[in-house]
Amino acid sequence: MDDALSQISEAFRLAGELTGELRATQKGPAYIAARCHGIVHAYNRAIRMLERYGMGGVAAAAPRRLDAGPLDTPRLRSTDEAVASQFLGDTPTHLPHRQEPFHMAAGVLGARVAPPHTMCAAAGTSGGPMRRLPSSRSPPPVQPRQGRRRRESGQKELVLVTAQGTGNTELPPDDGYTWRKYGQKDILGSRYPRSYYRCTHKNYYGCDAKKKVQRLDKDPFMYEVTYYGDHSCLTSTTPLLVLPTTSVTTSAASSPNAMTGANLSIKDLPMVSAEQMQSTTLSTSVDLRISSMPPSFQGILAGSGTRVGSNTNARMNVSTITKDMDYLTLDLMDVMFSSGYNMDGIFSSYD
DNA sequence: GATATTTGACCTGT
DNA sequence: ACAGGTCAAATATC
Repeated sequence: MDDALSQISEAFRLAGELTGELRATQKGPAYIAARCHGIVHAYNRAIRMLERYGMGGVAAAAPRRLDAGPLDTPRLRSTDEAVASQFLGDTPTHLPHRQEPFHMAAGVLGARVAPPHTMCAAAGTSGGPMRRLPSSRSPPPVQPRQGRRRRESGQKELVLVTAQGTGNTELPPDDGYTWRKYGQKDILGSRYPRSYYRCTHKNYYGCDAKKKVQRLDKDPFMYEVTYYGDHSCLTSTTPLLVLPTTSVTTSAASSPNAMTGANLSIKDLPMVSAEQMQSTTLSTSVDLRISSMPPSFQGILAGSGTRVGSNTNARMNVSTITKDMDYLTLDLMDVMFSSGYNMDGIFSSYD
């Protein structure tokens, strides 16, 4: 197990290195692509190791909260899609439906690596505990408060997120951003209360991103997270790591930031069901500025099934990479060698 | 002191 | 009137 975690740490380290290099120097797209590929390679090695250990190991590896109850036994869970169907019921609208069970983007061109102090940040996990003594609060203000407006029905994105793999499903899912909880309500017909969060950086950057988290009655291992607004506190729209989700975009123009994660610590890695591990290739999503690459690279990526749109950012679903990984690797290396690119040091830490 | 959560009260849309 | 979203005082932790 340690070797798998070591691989994950290695991937994190490489991603951090790459981010630093991107800031410091102008690296060519070939170099960046190779580095990205190396990071993906490290993740895939970890994934293979984890597959050998079985999924119980993932949960076992994660630290438990000290106040957590008895460790939950690993359980098989329905796929995200099944849960989503359950959640959506017979909703006739077939909204965009993602099938990305273990969605990672690492070492991304233009991605940000969160500062160390935020690497373990999780919604609702920081700050103090909690039970409040009988209130002796002052009487309510006489003057009615102004400016309290219900959220406009604008852009939002609905995401189903698995509970964190800590053996304690009461931990809200960590999506990489730092959130401050500002409310909780018991919702009619729901067994679990709904929590309301806003971006921690609201005061500093005027970031208006919000989310509400609702634990599902039918599957307490799942949370329905609804995001509102974009994170203006982060300049990048590119995720570094994203939790396994089944996402339902509820507006025509979904927020590019809404479900992205900028950081993730190993302890926050979610528990992924054995079904997910076995029935699907663990999928890594890598955003690449493909249009900035030489035509030869674009051709390779397009040939690998990568969608290359008009946008400068195209998402590469690495379930495709996994299938064609060796070919893609060879093609990329071939182009790089052919172009006279110096490969020294790029794959030095890999097989 | 800064920053976090808790939670009752308040506000708003239906 | 009701349900849901937000505010903000109280309180806890670092």
